[in-house]
Amino acid sequence: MCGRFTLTGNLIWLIRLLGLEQLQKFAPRYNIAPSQPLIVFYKDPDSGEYKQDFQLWGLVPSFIKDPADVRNMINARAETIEQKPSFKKAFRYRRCIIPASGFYEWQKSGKDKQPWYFSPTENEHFYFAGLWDIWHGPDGEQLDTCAIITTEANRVMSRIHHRMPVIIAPDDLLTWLNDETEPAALKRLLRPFPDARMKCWKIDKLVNNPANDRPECIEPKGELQPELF
DNA sequence: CCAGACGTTGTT
DNA sequence: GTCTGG
DNA sequence: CCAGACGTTGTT
DNA sequence: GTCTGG
Repeated sequence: MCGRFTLTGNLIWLIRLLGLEQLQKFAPRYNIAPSQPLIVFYKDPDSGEYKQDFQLWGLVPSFIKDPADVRNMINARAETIEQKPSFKKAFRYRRCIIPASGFYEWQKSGKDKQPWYFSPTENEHFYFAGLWDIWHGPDGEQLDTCAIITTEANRVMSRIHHRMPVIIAPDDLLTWLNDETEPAALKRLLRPFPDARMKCWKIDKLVNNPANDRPECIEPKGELQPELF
């Protein structure tokens, strides 16, 4: 699963890829949690232009009556994304990219939960595959929300947790965002990220509390790479 | 036909 | 145990 | 995802 | 809105 991540550095590479103007600076984030605003990129269905936006993490489908009924849709399973009413249309028409410097996963053993940090080896950022929607309230309120797609863990990650976020390779980003891409081709992108392109290490439980949004969250504390078998 | 759900994770 | 908030 | 609350009445 | 269950 993916329920917490980081975003630091700058997104100039992605911005250039999408032909966007230089965007405003954002403060580095070391502990982005569900319900918080995320930076997302998508192809605006109206203008056909790529767009950068902020959306709250936790997708609220447009047809929901009361958002309070459906909190916590922070992830969408890749395997069933085309069947679930909450994600079906979004998968077809409202896909997005959510950049991250790295993400956290917790390894359970008995009562203990040990956090690990995962980051890219070859690029500055991961690009999560996401879905978004807009919910309109009866009094004109609007909620722009999104979810991160998950898939089975790759080999390295499977020592820690059996699910992982879908990460789109840089070469596939435009295919993922393009509204002309066939569903079958989109589906093929929803696979585990290659082991060799990510690294990980144990970190302090400081990260557990979302209020601790600081660089210490990603400092190595113990093992680099989990034991494989 | 209408009513009611619409999600993931993990754990048992 | 279960829900809410971040 | 984890942390932290989990309640009411009335008064300030 | 759309699907499932009764």
